[in-house]
Amino acid sequence: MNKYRSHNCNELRKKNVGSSILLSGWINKKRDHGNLLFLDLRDNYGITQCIIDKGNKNFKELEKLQLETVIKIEGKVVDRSTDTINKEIETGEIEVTIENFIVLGKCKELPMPVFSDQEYSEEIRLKYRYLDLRRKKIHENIILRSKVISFIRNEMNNFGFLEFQTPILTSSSPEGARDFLVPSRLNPGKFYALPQAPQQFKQLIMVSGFDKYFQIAPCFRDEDARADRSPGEFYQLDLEMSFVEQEDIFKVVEQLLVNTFKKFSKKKIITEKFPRITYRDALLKYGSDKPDLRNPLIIEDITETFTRKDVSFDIFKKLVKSGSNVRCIVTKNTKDKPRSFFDNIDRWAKNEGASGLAYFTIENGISAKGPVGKFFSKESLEEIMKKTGAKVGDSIFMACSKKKDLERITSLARDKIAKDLNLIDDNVFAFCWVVDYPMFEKNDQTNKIEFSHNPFSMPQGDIKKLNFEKPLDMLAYQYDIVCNGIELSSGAIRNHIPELMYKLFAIAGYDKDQVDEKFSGMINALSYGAPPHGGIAPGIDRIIMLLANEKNIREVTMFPMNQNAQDLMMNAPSSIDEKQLKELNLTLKIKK
RNA sequence: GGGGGUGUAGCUCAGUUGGUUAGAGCGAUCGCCUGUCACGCGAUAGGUCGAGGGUUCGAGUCCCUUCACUCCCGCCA
Repeated sequence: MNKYRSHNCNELRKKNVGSSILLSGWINKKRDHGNLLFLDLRDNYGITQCIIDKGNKNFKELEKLQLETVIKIEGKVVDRSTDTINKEIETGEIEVTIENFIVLGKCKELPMPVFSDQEYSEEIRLKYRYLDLRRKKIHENIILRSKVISFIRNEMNNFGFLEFQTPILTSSSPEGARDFLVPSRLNPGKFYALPQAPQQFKQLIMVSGFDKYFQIAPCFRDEDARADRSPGEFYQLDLEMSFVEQEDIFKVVEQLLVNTFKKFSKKKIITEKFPRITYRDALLKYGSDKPDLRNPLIIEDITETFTRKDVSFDIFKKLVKSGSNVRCIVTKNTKDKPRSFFDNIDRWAKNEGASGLAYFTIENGISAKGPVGKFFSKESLEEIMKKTGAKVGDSIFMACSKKKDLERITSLARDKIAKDLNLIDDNVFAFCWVVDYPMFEKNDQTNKIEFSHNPFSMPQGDIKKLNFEKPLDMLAYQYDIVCNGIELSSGAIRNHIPELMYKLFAIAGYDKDQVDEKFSGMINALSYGAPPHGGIAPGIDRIIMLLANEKNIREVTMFPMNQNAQDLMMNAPSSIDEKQLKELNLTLKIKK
């Protein structure tokens, strides 16, 4: 028999009554009655109530032990009388009378209580992460994470994918995020970069003829953190397939995600075949390329109406003349909402930096009630109703601005209004594909044309007939998955044709030599017989967040860094010895 | 780089209009308690009010600077 335990702390039941057992674990809680002591022993699996009274020679010593001390107990399983059964724990029908015990791991006074529902500052949680991780909620989140990853691995194997590792020390690439760099000792003055994603490697795996690849891949990007974005590192389910079209990727990923979300959450998936929304439509109808489809509100463009003579809303009309658009959100049957409901939203919009949201409610006989209602004729209202599907009793919120700004404010307003009207069902998952991303976009500041997403994406249409004169009209086989307004992954069918790649890079301002230099491995490989291929990379951390119903990525990450990319437990990053710097041929020049 | 929030005992927090000796719960220590499961009761210890400067007869409270944590913008396959 194992010298530490015969059972774990979630194992003993009525059928064990009478047997002598060994349990090991942490002292979760003591209830000391002076001559009788209840002690909850906890391990990864659960809690068992143990009991000792002053008749036992160990009583005094045990009574004094700190919570979170690790002990081993020798004892006997006994029945609990009906009125003392604890239905909250699975071992609640029995308890263990302690006959003997030893301390396996002493515990100092705790910097934070482990057994408590209190919330603690991130700082203390991260510094003592090993204590924090003992707590129920986060302990379960991390176990969930393990199970989800294991399930996904298994599914991918069943789908016929092969798992490969790709290098962690690789080369810096010019596109995308800031790289983490590692100085090379053997190559003075040169640096490795940690991969932002195994993008080029997975394509090279396809060129190597492996057909279907996946990896639970660590990705490193030196960018600032957000609640849903770890600084430094995160994980993707990276996958790539050869001889596929967009549809083939969609099929695999939809099946994988549906299986995973069904297995690990009780929430309903609204549409198991994910609806597809073009990038253009997403920006128009939702104001965002990551629409939350749980929210039924739709944004409509009603700019036309503001060119009518019988509309006298001059502020908007003037703006429209100078190139602004008007977009609106219709709320159904809100005629009886109090004035404060409307004013709140208007005030909120002004707070968000918009000029406010104009609104009116459509009344019987087709007239508009509200501060700006008088500016609209019956006919103009009928036009708006036809365009937006609004009915009598509905209200219309309008914003007028230049396109980018308008998308931003209408998107925020869509969220805000839905929240105020309680329209979002929190018990569902609403997935969608966002498709038809533009290949290029114009940088507002520099006025230069840049790749809008991945430079290795394949443009849509007949390759021979592509119009390189109008790059901004070019669409790519580039797609994102969005769930409940959270961007889960993005992927693309790749461009496997070197000549085409040179042309596209030329549009983004890279000449052939630059492409050859920066992407030598890739471009070379593609010229030795490359299969058409494509893939995608769902974010593991965000999938777990959705499944665990957490808003912060640190709640599903075992040892996260704080917002300033510091590990408070391990003291990383840290200074290094002069000797190490010397070996790496580095000198420090720190700005003050 | 910019904006918001927070910072008071080991932990979670309260602290009124600027006014006497800065409080509570949990935890710790000590004592009492044989059926609790957030056990109960009593006592004790524990404070650079994040730091620095200023205004004031007087600052936890007002002002300035600064630091830490966090949320957001920028940034981000």
